[in-house]
Amino acid sequence: MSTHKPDIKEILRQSGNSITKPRLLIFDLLVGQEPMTMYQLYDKTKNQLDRASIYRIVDLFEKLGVIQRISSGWGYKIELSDKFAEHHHHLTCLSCHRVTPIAGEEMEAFVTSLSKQHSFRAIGHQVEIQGYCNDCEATASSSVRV
Amino acid sequence: MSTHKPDIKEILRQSGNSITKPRLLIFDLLVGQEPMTMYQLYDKTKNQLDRASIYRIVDLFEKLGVIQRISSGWGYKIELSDKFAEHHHHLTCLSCHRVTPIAGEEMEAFVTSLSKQHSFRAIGHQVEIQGYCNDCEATASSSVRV
DNA sequence: GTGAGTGCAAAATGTTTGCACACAT
DNA sequence: ATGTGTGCAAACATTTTGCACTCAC
Repeated sequence: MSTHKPDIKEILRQSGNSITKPRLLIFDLLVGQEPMTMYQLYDKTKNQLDRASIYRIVDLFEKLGVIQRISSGWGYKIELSDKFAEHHHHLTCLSCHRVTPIAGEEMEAFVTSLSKQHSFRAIGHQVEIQGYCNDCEATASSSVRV
Repeated sequence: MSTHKPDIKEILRQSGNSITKPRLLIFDLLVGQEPMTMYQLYDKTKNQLDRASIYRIVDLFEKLGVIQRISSGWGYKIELSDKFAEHHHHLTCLSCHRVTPIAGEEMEAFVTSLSKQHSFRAIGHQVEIQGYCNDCEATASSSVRV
């Protein structure tokens, strides 16, 4: 719970963008949440915002490095970027579709050495692990197959 | 270079699906290629196939475990699955968008231990590393920023 | 007051579906 | 011969764009 996170208003101001209600709302809806799809985000706005605006804001936030997209099955989900949360990776449950963030310091070192072997200058990386979470595994025997 | 790969015709036959020209064509277009988008795949068919058919075939192939989707920026790309190529991961160049497969035995062990820590039964995993490949890095100083 | 940001409506893009015909078995 | 697979066209979902109005500065 470090309070050392950057301030969204500050980021907007310093990048020459206006601080508007829609932008703050989107930000608030993402804070402390698990990664969500565009539709889920739209849903959370309860018709306070237009879809187009949400796409534009998400776009802006991505350019500013406020949020990041992560792959989720066929599509993607968005979440606050590493600026606002520790860098981490994800466990995606194939049954309940919950995305669990996991910290992984060791992973970083691993990626670094891997990149060196391939003369590749790594900027970012994502690790996605699919499987079954503890809860679903427990009820797996009686659960319905999809 | 093991010749121990399964046969697409055999897979189709054994799963009770017909062996058709469109299916064989799609398979052929994927063999030995880097991951490609649906559009790229469609493009390669040179109007020999309908878009809808391609989606249906890709769908079928995914269910049969013949191909797999990997995330690529906002969307996804498809490639032959580990059945037809060694299990591997990807380096995605942010400049030329080339996707380079990398083998990574160590990664597997890492994922396993990580999963254990979280009481998560891992089924599959994907590692994506973004950065700049050797070629692009060389010309980076003179290249155009996007 | 003025320009950036938003909502609205419409367009563009990507994907899915229903149906009649064609092909694999 | 017969039932699966395909092409076609239309529906649907997702994302983008143009424009007039509104709000932040």
